[in-house]
Amino acid sequence: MTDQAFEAHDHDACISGGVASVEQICADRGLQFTRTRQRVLEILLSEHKAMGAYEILDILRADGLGSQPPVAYRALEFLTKHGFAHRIERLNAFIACSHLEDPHAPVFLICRSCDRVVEAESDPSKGEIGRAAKQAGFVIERAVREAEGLCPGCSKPA
Amino acid sequence: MTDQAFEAHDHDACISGGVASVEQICADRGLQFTRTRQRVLEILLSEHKAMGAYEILDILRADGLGSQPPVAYRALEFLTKHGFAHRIERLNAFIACSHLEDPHAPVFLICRSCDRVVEAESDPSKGEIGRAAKQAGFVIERAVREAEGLCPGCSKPA
DNA sequence: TCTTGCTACGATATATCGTAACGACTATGC
DNA sequence: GCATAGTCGTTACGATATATCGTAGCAAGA
Repeated sequence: MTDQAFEAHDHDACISGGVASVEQICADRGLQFTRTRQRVLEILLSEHKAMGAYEILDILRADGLGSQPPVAYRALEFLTKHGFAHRIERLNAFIACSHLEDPHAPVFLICRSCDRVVEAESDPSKGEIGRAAKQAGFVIERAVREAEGLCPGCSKPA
Repeated sequence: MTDQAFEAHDHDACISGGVASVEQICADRGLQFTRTRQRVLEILLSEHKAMGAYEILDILRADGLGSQPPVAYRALEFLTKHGFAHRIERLNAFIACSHLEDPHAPVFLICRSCDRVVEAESDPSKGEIGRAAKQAGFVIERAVREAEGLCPGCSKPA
């Protein structure tokens, strides 16, 4: 259910695999995976933490790919709209998706100590939010579920 | 489990009752329920929707209670820290608590049409977030659970 | 009385996050 | 080719949030 970002793993594969998968999906769906969009995805994939739009923009600027906020926000909008990245509301920041396979309803675990973020999956229509909504006659269109705390590594005594 | 904000109710009682309850709790706990803090709570209670800090600040300014951002943010920090109000991450905005009774883990239902927000309750250690966290060995300190969609009134055909 | 510590308040300045609007370029389908 | 959708680059601005410094009031204790 969760991926392994809190544990050791082949991180280069995260990046190359992620980019290749998205490239393929875009080709299948007739989406334009432009240079800027690809670069933003790479930037997001380069860390298992959420990055602010301006932090991303700084890197784009260094790469000569655009230096004004709308450049970053447009690429992020594309990526989030198509499920290749997610916005972390709690942090006003973005992270690459780690469950590209299917339409999904992510749950995020945010470590306040090392800043790493893990994406887990589960159906929001079940569970507490769904129950609360049903009781109130509320139709859910989007659910934000983000937990903040300590990851296994950071909660261990030093 | 949910309160009645999506339905008709005696709204004056929401305000006066809310202020009185918080006043009592502050007295019990030795907290200073100052004029600005009380006014901000009243402002939040005056609507069942989330309000931005600057919207609140505009009202404070009109009341002669302070006109600079920190005035509003400090009052909001007090109210949220002690559980008298909550921050809605999805909206970068704040709402009065409607479950003052006990320590709690709120779930919010946000109507994108009429902007009303309802606070429901449930234990985050159970359910999907808790399950995901347990599986990852993650220690939850705070959980954000916000659903966006349509309330009963707004989802009915016109 | 004087000092100390604490909490709250006021004000300035700045950091951070996000979008509206416009004109130019480019990919794609006809 | 040509029309049109989509994309890009830039300017300007709006919205949200915090850092920092200084002050006022109050209570405890020397």
